[in-house]
Amino acid sequence: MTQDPSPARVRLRLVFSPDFALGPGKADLLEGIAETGSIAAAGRRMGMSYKRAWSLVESLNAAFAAPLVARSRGGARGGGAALTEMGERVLAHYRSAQLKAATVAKEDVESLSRLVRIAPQDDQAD
Amino acid sequence: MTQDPSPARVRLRLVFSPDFALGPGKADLLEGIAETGSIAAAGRRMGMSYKRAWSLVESLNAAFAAPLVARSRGGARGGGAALTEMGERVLAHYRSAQLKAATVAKEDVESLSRLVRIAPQDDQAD
DNA sequence: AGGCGATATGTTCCGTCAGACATATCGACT
DNA sequence: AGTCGATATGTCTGACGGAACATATCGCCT
Repeated sequence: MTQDPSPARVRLRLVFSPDFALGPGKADLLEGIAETGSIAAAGRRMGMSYKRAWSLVESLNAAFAAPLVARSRGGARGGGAALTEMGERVLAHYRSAQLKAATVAKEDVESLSRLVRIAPQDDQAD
Repeated sequence: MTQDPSPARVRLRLVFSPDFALGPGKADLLEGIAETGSIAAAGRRMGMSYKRAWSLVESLNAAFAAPLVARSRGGARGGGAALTEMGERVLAHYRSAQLKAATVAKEDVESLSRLVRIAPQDDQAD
């Protein structure tokens, strides 16, 4: 049985205001920071300039009631960054919403994938 | 009791390939064409230039196994456009996925909305 | 035959955004 | 004190995308 070649990626974007939205990019960055302990490393890992990663963190920290990322400068290993409790909660909620959405949308997405001209593919970008 | 001020809009974007994705923009355009019977009118209605609306239709028609929009030129009222059966199906599946996704994500989205700094709003843009 | 209104298509221009560079700053550790 | 590695910030420039403008084309109707 030829498994379905993973239909289409479902991207979820939560638009809170004209100025701020939370989508896959910021979510992945948060996850990267949690795992690497560094904004720069997280950015590099997803092929993003430090400046861009930093500005995303800025907007995230500004958008919520409390910062999502705690940053520290200097020190033995130069410094670093980590998710705050708020950061963990926000990321968890986003992932939860994303997972649920992808699950319930699966049927429709598969139907659509069967209607597209060329076979859908999947890379690990964005 | 103060009703929740509509948390955040949930935007669903289905990425079929690096070159083609189906999101709210194209879906709304399809809907507009179905209702107005014209690419130009649908475009105007959503504040989009005719050129842009036309190019979106082009990409939609190219991406699927059959055209989603049937176009006619000339004639009594100049011409027009309408959804094909394929167009109806694609739009229906997208709306279905969108609705289901928004429904199951509701809880998480509301939780997130409670964590944002300023009250989320909702305009009818994009 | 001429008009009308919509589709079809090209060109030009400009604002925005992202990437590339360049520094500055911080603080534990050697 | 000096090093190191990460955060913090500014400037500049090139690419991309969209808006504006300009036509061309089509075919029913008067």
